[in-house]
Amino acid sequence: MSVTMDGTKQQRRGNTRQRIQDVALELFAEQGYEKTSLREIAERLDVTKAALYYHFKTKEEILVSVFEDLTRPIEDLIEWGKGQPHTLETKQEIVRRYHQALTDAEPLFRFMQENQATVRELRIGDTFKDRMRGLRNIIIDPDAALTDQIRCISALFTLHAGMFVMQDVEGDPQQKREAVLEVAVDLVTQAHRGTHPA
Amino acid sequence: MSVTMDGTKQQRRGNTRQRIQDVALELFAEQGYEKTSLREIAERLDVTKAALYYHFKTKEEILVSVFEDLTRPIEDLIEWGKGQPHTLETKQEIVRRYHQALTDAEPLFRFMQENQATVRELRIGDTFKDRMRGLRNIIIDPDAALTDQIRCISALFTLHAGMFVMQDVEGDPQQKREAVLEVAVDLVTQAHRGTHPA
Amino acid sequence: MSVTMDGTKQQRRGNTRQRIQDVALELFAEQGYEKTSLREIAERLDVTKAALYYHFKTKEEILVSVFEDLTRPIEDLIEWGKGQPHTLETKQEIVRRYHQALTDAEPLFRFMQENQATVRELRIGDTFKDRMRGLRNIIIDPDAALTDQIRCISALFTLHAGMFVMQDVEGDPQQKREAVLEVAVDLVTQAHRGTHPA
Amino acid sequence: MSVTMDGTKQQRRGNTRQRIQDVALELFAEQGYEKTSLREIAERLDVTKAALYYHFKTKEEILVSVFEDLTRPIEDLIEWGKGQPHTLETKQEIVRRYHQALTDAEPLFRFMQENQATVRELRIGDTFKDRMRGLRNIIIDPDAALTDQIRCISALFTLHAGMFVMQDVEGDPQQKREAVLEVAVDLVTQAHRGTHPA
DNA sequence: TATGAATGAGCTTTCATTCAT
DNA sequence: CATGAATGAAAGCTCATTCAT
Repeated sequence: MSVTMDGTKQQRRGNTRQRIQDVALELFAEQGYEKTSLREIAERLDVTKAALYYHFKTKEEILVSVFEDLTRPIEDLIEWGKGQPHTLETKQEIVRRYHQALTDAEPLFRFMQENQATVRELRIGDTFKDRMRGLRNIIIDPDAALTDQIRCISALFTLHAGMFVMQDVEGDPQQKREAVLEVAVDLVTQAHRGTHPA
Repeated sequence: MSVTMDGTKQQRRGNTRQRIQDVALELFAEQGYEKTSLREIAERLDVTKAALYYHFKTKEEILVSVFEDLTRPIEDLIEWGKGQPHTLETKQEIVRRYHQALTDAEPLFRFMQENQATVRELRIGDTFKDRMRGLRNIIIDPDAALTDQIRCISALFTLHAGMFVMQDVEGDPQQKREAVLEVAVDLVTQAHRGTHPA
Repeated sequence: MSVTMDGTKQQRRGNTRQRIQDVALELFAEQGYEKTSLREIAERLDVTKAALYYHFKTKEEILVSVFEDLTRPIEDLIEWGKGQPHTLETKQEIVRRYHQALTDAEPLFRFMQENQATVRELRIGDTFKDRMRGLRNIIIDPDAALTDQIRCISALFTLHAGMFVMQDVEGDPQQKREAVLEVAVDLVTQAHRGTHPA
Repeated sequence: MSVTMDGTKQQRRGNTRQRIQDVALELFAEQGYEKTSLREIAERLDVTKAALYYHFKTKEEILVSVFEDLTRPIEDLIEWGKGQPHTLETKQEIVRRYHQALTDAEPLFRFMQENQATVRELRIGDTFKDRMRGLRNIIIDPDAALTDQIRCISALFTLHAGMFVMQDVEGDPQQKREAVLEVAVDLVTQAHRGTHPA
């Protein structure tokens, strides 16, 4: 059991499940899924491996639960987008909100980005692919030129990459985030204008 | 051991090293680095695990050797770019040649893309980061607006993503590749024009 | 928790102990003792593992209690047999009643038959061995020929085996049971006649 | 590595596979399959658990290999029996030879007898059942009375039981074995005579 | 009369690696 | 140029059991 500096046992009141999710995500994002062992997670939490299995049936289930909890906003976003007319404004709003969603759950998406091979084999892989397809269907016009379709995909990828790769570009993080968003919005706008000339 | 239909052992004429690299890359790209075991590689080649160790000191070294062999063109490209004036034409040429290099070594770059977490911890991680930085230094003007810098990075990412993610966009592969290139070139061009108005 | 169709909790009126025994025996007989986990038993009953420990001190104790409850008739039978003269009629009656006892507690005896290695290490192992010895002492004449002693043991084993192995012999179950009994009685009779010629 | 009393390392010349089989069978027979861990087997042999996995793919495979090696004679016996006319002499010979086969591979059959629940779930379960059926088909006349059919099955069971249960019957082991065989032969003979009256 | 939360010991299995031959 | 045989470390997972509530 966890012992604080004054020697008393830490109360855990039933937040252990949440703590497992937090630590797991942190380690998964830091080292990758396969390189993170349950032993490591347990040690950080000062519980035994078996305790993890009280709360989750498998290692994969820990990840799935984190994924489901943190990607609900994106699910909602897609639902919202489906109900809107596919105007330029909608598309821009999608990009903006998606950018926000990525920012809010940054560690998870860094993990997804950096562990694609792993994710692909896991249960969340398909779910995620479906989501991305859903997003694309909203911002891409099916009869747009190939280049314009790619501009839209590129916009999404710019948002993704923006989260992590830009780390070694100099500049204020907040400003960088805004610039990333601007470029993405611009790409979607170009694509829309290409297909629907004024 | 591999036995042909007439019962004789297959000739391998000292190309085993090459065959190991080929199979390893194939499996790494398909399943990820950690999920690919040396046993698996050895079995596919019909040799023992120990044989792998005759040709390579460690598992990581197999990957390193593949990486070094296949990314030499990119190293050369950067060397070439450094010696050129940073004109729009140079930048466009860099994007074009980089696109070609990615296409030529597709499996390796798919692997790099999908196993970033793993690659980061490995020896090739730093090398790769350096290369990317090298490329960026050529196509990015240091005094460009933040958005234009990001457009350049986005161009590179579009090329990367273009290789793999576009798979489930419909269209002729060759055409798609060209469209991807066009978008990337366009991004770099926009960035350049933004910084050097006619 | 178990919830009936009208949403009320199932009444269990303090029969949980009995239900544990029932389910445990069922699973032990079906899958073996070691392969049956307390989790499994608890899940089937829709209680927690800890609940099992309220009613029984250990896993072994569950088995012991089942064994004791279900083998009392056999204990009584031996007691009765000991008080009888060791005539042919007594022996035949023992065989008949033992057969009946086995039939009445079939799952338990199938379990005993199929998990001898486990039972041997458990507390009930010795008890059971003692019982068998008790039975043998009644139907075997100590000065009988070795073959006749074996015929008696064989009679008991025929009864045991009859319960389970005969499953894949075709025929009406009831008839098969009677035939098994007949063969066992016959063996004991032969043994008796061999030792006490008319 | 194994160290002898004079401190020299023991040569193992490639008999390790055999030694694994021997020790495994010994422990399986002594304690049961599930209660015998690979750690235990490895320790007795003074090798690591991983060494076991060099020679066998799984724990079950160790058992399977032992089973296959040791029951070949019985397979042969059945093959032989199938080719013979189903006379009384053949049946008696089958019983005799089966008795011999059981004696030769006693530990394996004690294991099978005492771990039926386990064996049933394992790959060898079906194989064994098939063998027993094969044997029965030879010694049982399909148009025999139910009791006579049971006598034949009882004969086989007497042989099985004879191996292990008779341990606590007093008498010279060799003599006991012969008596067991006699009873079994007698049962088959009675069954035959019941169906084919002189 | 039970549950929620956890533990410690152990399991089977896999892996990268080594080395004498 | 390669194999056969093995190792040490670790992994994911399960189990019987405990105990405060």
